Amino acid sequence: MARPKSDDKRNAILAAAARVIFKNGLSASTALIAHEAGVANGSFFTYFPTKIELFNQLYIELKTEMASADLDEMPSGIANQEQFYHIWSNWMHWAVANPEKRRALALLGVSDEITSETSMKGHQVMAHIAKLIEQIYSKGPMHDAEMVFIISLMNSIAETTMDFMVQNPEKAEEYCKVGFNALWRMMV
Amino acid sequence: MARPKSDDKRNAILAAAARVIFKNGLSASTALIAHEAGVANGSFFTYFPTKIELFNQLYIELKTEMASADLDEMPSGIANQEQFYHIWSNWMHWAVANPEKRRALALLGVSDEITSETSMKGHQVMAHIAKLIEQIYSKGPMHDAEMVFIISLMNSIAETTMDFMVQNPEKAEEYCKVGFNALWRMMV
Amino acid sequence: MARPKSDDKRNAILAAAARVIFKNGLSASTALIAHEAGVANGSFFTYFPTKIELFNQLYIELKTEMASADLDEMPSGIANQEQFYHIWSNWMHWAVANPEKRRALALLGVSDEITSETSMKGHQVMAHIAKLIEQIYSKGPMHDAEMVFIISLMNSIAETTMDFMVQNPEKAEEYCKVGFNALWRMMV
Amino acid sequence: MARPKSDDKRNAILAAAARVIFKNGLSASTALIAHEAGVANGSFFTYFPTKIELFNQLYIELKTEMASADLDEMPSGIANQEQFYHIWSNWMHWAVANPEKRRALALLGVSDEITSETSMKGHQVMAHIAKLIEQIYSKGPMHDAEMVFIISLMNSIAETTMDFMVQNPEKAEEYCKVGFNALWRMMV
DNA sequence: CATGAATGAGCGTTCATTCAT
DNA sequence: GATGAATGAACGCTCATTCAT
Repeated sequence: MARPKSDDKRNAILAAAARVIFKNGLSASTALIAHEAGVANGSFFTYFPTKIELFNQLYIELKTEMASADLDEMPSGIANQEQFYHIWSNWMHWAVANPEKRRALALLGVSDEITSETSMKGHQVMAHIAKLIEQIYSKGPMHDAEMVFIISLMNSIAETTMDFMVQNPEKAEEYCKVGFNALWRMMV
Repeated sequence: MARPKSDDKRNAILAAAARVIFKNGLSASTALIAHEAGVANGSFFTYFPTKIELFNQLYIELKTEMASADLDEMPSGIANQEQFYHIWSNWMHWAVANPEKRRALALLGVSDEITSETSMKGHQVMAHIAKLIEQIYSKGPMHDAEMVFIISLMNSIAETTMDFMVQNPEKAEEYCKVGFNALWRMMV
Repeated sequence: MARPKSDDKRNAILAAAARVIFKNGLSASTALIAHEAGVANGSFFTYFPTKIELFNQLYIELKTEMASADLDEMPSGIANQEQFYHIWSNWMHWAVANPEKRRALALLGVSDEITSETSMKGHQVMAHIAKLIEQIYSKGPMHDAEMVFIISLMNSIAETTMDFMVQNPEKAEEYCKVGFNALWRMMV
Repeated sequence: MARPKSDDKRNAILAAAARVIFKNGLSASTALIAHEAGVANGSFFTYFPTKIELFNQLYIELKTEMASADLDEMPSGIANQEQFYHIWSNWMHWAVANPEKRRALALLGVSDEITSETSMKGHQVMAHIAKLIEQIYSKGPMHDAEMVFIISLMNSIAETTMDFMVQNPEKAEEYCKVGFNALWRMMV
């Protein structure tokens, strides 16, 4: 095969998209994304058949990256609360360290161009967190509520916490803890 | 001229905008909004200098309406928790009764075309709730946290709760209560 | 109504289209047509919702013009053959005098972007000729053949005759007559 | 290199082009033609320097094929009229048997991408018919007209007849005869 | 030579905004 | 003030052609 499709280029486009979406929102043009990625206008469509496809793939990519960042250096043999805090902290710090990715993810999450299939894949990569949450809340006051609802509440608290951490980095650690405690109190 | 002749027309455009945004998202064209409002294409710009201005004014309008719905039939002489639940319930039910307005508000809220000034005005109209919240949380475990952070957490929980109520109307009451209890546990 | 849609502009676009199609074929861009018509890019779409619509309307316009040219200075009380020759001659000379329109018409005629509805309208404007033809061939050797087939044969002979007249103007009259006689012999 | 290695591939591309043009018109993309031919995108240009060149070569190829089909099973020692009808009939039936090729040929014939040189070559392959025609018409009423004009008239009648035969196969024989008789009457 | 990714000009159409009526 | 035609920049996407592998 002559000149195989390059993963580097695909990744460059995805990364460029996150950066450009950060600055311009989802209305960022494909031409701008291509330019930012250092490829020609038309090459965008060698890697993604439509702009919407790019959005969906980017969503999954970012969600996956975020989810895997959660597990970094996970210690074993610790209590649920500590385990969960470790994950939470990783999650929050990934967002602070990657503000463009986080904003892109947030915008994509509410966009109506993300298909339900993509949404579902997005949930799947958070399965390990979901498991943990289940153990935690099932013994607490919300044990009758639906799992999805709980997860969504957690997500919204997480998003808000991230926003404050990003906006005010020197208080980041404080927000991180306060957000976590709020969430914990909510569940147990 | 701070407010052109016909308030009727201005309101018609605002209402039309909410409806059209509900269906088509923020990319709805000014022409479509004008048409839906029953006015001419160009009249849009008699009432709003730019599309972005419309967005900002609509945001405030909707936020104000939502905030004032909270106080409906507020009984006096009741405990904080009951008072707060009354407000919460009004708030949630306004969303369920006005799904287009709620969706428009949600889309505008995350859009980057809402200025920070508008955002701040949006917070101000919730001042009465803020007061109440302050009394509640200041004695609880979050008493050291910043007020804005608490309010934002509350907002995000509220948004999530609304979404579930709108999507699944026959379980609306349940979500309403579960959401409230979660919030309450978080704060006290 | 403020600034009514101008027939002049519509006609300018149609005329420009014929000219540009003459030079560039049906792949002529809407931008070029608009430019040639002296209007802005986007104004094209004020007058024609799509390029295909323009094609269809232009087809009818040209066909109608051609058909009405046929009847110019039609003498009365003359024999069928003379009457028919008069029409034929008008037809041929309209083509010679309007080479761009004729070429545009020819290209549109074989394009698959002309709807069957448009085609039918195109036939209707030639109804007076059809009538005459019917009288002529119904007594001759082709009386059993279908009318549409006869008309199509006539058209194809006409097109060929025109082509030669346009290409070689000083022999135009000769081609005109030879073509007519060929057609006449075919039918009677 | 006048003819690159594989004639098979060249022919596959030509055949694919006819098929694809039949379905999509002359705007069919080179990529689609290549795909239909079972070769790679870029290989198209190993065999044809430009799309226009392909069009011209395809035109000649098809015209030649059609012309040679005319002589199939030509009986000897028969009268001019019978001989000519035999050719005519072969010609018409080739079109009915090869509708894609016929349509492609028709589209190419009116396209402005066929050079005059190609057109001339196209005429040359019909030389044997031309010879026959000459004998026929030179004694009839059109003896003064130019040969090319006669040939073109014949062609246009042939095209029309084919179209009706293709469109309405169960009446094909009838059209074939009526068309022939019309042509014959025209010439003798 | 075969392959298919890379390129960038070009297309039809949309739309916020302006302006003649 | 109200109207809706006029404007032209911009967009997502296609495609003939080139070129690295």
